[in-house]
Amino acid sequence: MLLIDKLSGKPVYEQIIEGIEKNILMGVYPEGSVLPSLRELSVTLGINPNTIQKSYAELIRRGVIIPAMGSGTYVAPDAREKIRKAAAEKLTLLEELVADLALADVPKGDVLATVCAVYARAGKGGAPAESTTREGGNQS
Amino acid sequence: MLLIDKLSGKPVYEQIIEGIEKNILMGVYPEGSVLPSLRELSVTLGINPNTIQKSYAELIRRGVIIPAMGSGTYVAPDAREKIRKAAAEKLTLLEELVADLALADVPKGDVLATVCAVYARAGKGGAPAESTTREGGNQS
DNA sequence: ACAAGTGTACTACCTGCAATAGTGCAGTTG
DNA sequence: CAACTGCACTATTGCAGGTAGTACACTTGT
Repeated sequence: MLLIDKLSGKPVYEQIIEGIEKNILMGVYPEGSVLPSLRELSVTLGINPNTIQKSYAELIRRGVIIPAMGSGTYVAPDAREKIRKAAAEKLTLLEELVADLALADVPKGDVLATVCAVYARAGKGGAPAESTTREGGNQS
Repeated sequence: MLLIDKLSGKPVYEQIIEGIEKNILMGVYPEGSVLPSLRELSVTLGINPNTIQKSYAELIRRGVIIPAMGSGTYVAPDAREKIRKAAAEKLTLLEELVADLALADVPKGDVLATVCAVYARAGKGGAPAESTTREGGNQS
């Protein structure tokens, strides 16, 4: 999929990074599968190949995807695991945001309700499932 | 106070905006009081007057502070109210952030715990207090 | 062996934003 | 009237995001 909004103010290369990570988490790009090539994605999204490459480079640095010269770029076998670990560190961002809300007297109940609503929508009740860890484990 | 970190990557003028709003909410700059003048703040923070002015201009646009030619710039009588309303719209940001966390299988419990911890630290249990609305209501 | 497709690595350039620097004007206050 | 205030404008610097184009090394399939 990967929808890019050039007018969002958010850098395109960041949108691509997040989009790919999201797709990996959702199973659109299973672990071990090949990602679209730089040039292919560039054409699909109507974006310069260099911008795509910048996104890929960052994901490679994070160990989420693995490049193979001449062959393509693959989703790392432990991609989900790495993305999850990184996401857990986002709790710091959450703290800052909530601190702002608290200072502005946004009722605690409103915040909790919002959180619950989102989790309900996402269909993830509480403990992280142990059944989501394997479903695309086939390399070439 | 107003602490500015030029190395944080965050634009200085935004830091000033947030800092002033925070000070207004905390009562450092009571509603109706005079803010430091452009030139004074510029010297205090060691920042160009134009940058300060940019921050003030944005706060004026939001109706949080009110300029008076030759006299100074004052905190609007309903400044807290306006800041709170704007903050309430940050719940959208919260939704997006939490959606990310949920997608990455961060346990709902962790998120809720973080929220509660922040609110406990801020000392704001639940309903917004009615005692915080008046403490500096004196104009010249 | 070859062609096509892949990732990689450059350089150059354009654009917009943040910030600085400096000047001048208009209004209020004492 | 002098000193202070906010306001407005121009010019310049530096940086980040993004585009454009080229060249190279490698793998794969025929």
